[in-house]
Amino acid sequence: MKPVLAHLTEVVGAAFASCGYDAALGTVHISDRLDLCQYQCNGAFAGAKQYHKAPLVIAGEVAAVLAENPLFAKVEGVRPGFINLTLSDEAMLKAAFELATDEHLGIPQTEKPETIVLDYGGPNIAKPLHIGHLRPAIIGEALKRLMRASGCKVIGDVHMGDWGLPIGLVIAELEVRMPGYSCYNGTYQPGDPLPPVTTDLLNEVYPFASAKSKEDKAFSERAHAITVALQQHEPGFIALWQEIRRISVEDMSRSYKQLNVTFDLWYGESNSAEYIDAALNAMREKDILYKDNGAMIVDVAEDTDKSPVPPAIIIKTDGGVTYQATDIATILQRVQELNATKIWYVVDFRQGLHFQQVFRAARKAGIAPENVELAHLPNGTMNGSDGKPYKTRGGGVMRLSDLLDTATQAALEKISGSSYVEEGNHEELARKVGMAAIKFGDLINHRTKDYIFDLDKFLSFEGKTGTYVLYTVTRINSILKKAGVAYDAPVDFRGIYSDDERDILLKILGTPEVFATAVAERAPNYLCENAYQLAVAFSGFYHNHRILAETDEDKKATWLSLCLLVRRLILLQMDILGIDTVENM
RNA sequence: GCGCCAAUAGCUCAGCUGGAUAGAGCAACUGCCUUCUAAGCAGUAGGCCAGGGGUUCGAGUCCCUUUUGGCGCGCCA
Repeated sequence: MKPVLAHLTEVVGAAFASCGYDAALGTVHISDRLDLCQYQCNGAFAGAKQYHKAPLVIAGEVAAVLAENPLFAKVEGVRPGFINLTLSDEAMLKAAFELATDEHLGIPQTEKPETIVLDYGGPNIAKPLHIGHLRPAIIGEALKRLMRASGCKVIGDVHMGDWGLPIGLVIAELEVRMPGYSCYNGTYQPGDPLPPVTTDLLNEVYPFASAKSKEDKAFSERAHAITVALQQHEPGFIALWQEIRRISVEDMSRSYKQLNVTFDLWYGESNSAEYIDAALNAMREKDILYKDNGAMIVDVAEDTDKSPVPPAIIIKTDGGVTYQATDIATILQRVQELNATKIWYVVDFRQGLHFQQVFRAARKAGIAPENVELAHLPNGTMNGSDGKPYKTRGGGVMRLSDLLDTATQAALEKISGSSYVEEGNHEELARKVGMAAIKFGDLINHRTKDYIFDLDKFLSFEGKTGTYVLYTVTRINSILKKAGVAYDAPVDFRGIYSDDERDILLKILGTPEVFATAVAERAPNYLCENAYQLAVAFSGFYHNHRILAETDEDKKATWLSLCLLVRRLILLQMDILGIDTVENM
């Protein structure tokens, strides 16, 4: 089915055309003046310029044509040139029925099948997840679900940082703390014991080693040497690295699982290792790889650059591969192995230059064909009140698991006062409510913008929050259950009795267009906002009407249908956002 | 220094190809629970949309400029 706005735009465009004007002038959007009309078209203003006519005249002509259409209850061309549209009740009910029975519940489907590789998460196995990993993870998850719901094939890849200097630093420090193992000195044989690494140890070692390397030159050199040896598959380091990676993945999986963030591929930089040679060969074939100051680089500057774009460094002076190299090799892998037609990266905006370099190098080397889209979908950062990336009071970074646990705990306290929750369900319910609070609180912000992180706000459970949306759903659930209506029952719209139904239907009918906007901008916040708007519309209706007590059977059937459809649309959007809803709370 | 991004109510944020009266939430103040879950609803108050210039019939939105803040700029990832 076509979103109502798209349909109206077609109808109004045709009316413009039939009056002799450009059909493109017919763009319709939701009215800014809901007291006057439901939808409006401002095309007469642009038309006035184009055709040297008064906007009001054009608006009047077009409105006269549209007034013949039974789609509308009211069409007006008003000063200074707006075209105001209000749907007929019949049209609203018909559109609502079509939406409710649409196989995709109104989500516009892509015309051509795409295979999107979505790179999000980006954790480093040398260090625990911190709150900086929250946004790319949940935004990426939402985009994955959104694009799938739109008909694309999407492959989510966590793409861990597991092949760079941080791992070398960790191993170098382990060598100091737990010496004597064969894995360090090149004598490792399969089955040899490895140092007993634990999650807690890993969490502590990296920051320590990172600081140490800045002061201890010998240590730093050792870490670099280990990194290079690892990249050259030295068996002892590979064995230890695999162990570290296993432990780290186990740890990060817990947080991702709590957040409903799942990946199809648990690849890392290391998984592109076998493509590095092929990528280097591609660059050599195009004769773009050359030595400069000891490193192997590719120039990616272009004449139109406003500021100098430094070259992509592929091989470091010490022989190690950079993450620019692994990212380029990964593009090759994704094109060849996964048949990607689009490769999207949900990564912090601060890596914009990196991706510009990588994309240009991949294009120049012919690794990324023209028909493969490469896009960095930058996400903003969670900042403290000082405007800089959030730090705890102690100046450190907050662990992601701490944030998730804090939210779950706060939810648990809130739930313990509820009479609707059965004993034994508290833990799982608290996780859902807590995660809804965090995820909604984050996703409501536009993907590309920084926002100020306020823990208390995330835990407030009031107002424009995930909790509010969940709560609204539980109220709907309660009504439907008491009315004996199954959640998957067919809708039965019988009429419109006041503006209360029209208001809520207007929100319902606007939802498909919201999906289109979210896809176009690749931004989940529109779904958050819309789910909230639906909940607000329903809450208002809920307080104005006693649905269960209604004695007029037609009204009651219609109202219960509104419950069903609002519920389905909220659940659909929450599911795409990766937010679990709950039965009771 | 060069480049990118931002600046909207006390706070945190929306504001869709430029259009009618700039919207939410929090905080403040008023009402509303023997009636479908008050984690709610209804209402009041709060704005020279950072400053200045320009384009336009019309600017929070586009252009220029100043200020303030954030970020990036060759071997970390």
